[in-house]
Amino acid sequence: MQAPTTATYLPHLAYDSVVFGFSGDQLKILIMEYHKTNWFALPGGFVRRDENLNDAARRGLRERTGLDEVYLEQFYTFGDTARFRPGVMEGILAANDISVASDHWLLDRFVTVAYYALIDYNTVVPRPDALSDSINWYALDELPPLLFDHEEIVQRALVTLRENLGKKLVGMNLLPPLFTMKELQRVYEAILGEKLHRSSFQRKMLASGLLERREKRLSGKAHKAPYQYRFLSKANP
Amino acid sequence: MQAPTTATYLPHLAYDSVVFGFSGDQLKILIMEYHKTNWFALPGGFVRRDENLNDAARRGLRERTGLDEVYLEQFYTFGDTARFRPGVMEGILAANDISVASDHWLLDRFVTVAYYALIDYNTVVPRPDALSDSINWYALDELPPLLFDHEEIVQRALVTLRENLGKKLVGMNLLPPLFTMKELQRVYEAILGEKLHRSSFQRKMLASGLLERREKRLSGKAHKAPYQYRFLSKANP
DNA sequence: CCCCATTGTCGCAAGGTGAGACAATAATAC
DNA sequence: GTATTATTGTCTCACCTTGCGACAATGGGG
Repeated sequence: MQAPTTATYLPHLAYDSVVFGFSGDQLKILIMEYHKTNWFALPGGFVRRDENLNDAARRGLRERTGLDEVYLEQFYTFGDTARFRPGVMEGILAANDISVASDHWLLDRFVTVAYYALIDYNTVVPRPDALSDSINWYALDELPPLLFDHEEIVQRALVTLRENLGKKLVGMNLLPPLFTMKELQRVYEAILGEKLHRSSFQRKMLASGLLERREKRLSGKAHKAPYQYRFLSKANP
Repeated sequence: MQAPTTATYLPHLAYDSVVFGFSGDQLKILIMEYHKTNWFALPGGFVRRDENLNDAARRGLRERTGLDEVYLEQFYTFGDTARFRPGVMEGILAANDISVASDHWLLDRFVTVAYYALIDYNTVVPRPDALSDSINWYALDELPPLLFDHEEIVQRALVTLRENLGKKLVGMNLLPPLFTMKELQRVYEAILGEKLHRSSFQRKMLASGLLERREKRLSGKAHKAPYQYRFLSKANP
């Protein structure tokens, strides 16, 4: 296999994405496993020379998930020299039969711009890329050890998500188009890591003016059927 | 003069700082003027190969202001290809009698990590660097036209500052060690761009628990002398 | 010595939030 | 067909915060 060249990509610069999904009352993220190394990391990539930084992150997300119109937001750029671990990248390349010179740009220091995305878990079919065996969902408290500083990146993504949850009411981007109030509350509880009070939550959400109430559903549960809601303006940041 | 080389710096990567100060009831920022070009821009610089990204921004701030222990926070990374304007950097270099090849890294695309700083206006003695004639304070509504996308960077810095103002009560970093409640209110009003109610503001600030009240001052004003306050924990983000 | 602008504080009304209570209801059990 | 049960939509109450105005205190100017 051929190593990417600096004719196509900007050297020293990368992006990494923390892709959040919601399933089984838990917040999960996409983690990829590098070929034959048993090493796990956030999905990321490089920036083409003729490509906007934000477009690069969006392209990477599309390649990995098939999704395009998603909530995607840049939140921090990690640039410590301690991120630099030449042995790791060397191992990844070696496992894929890519040989590079010892002064190759891939083995040099990288600054990475981190993004987080919110997507509807059910619509994603994760697709491994050329270097990875798999890309799978992991609950936040069951992550495998991650390469580089990716665990710190995940933590900071979660902090940012919590802050934006109150500010922009972004929680809905993790749900399918139609959902119940209880499902929405579960999303909020998963993100914040704490139980919320049912009636206060319902009151607040309705007051936000961002929900449109639909007809009742009659799904086979043995109790009063809840309303279903839809979001007005599933827009981007 | 000698152009910086990629042996020392990472190519394609820069930082820019929006340095806020408060004077005359106005929010101001530091703008530098490039030598002999009449071009204005945010103070910024490059990242050394052996230097943490955040340390680079801090170093630049120290070189320009002489200050070290300041509130400095990264807020966004600008990476559009449209930022790239080879003619501008060429002009700056030419004005300083630096000649470079047409494929020199300084003339290529740059991604810039933007920071904002909050400093005590009175303690700063702005110092121009090798490429700049001057570095001066400008009120936000009296900025000269800025190079590249620096006006957008300023706007976004202001938005971030406003958001953090409520979240972290950072306003105090713009004041000298001792200040009155009225001065603090003026800072908040300048940042938010709106009048605040005196008694509510005072109550909120006192309730935050971050202020220590000192003895009265008797400065020669013809009215009741106000208390002075000091901040507990002028810490960094 | 009186005046006046400013300051510190208090009180009230309006609005938001936590917490519990109550009736409504859809499927299941009988 | 009727009772049961879990869940849902809504209401109420207490509490806290916030906007807004009022009031007394006070330090220098005239």
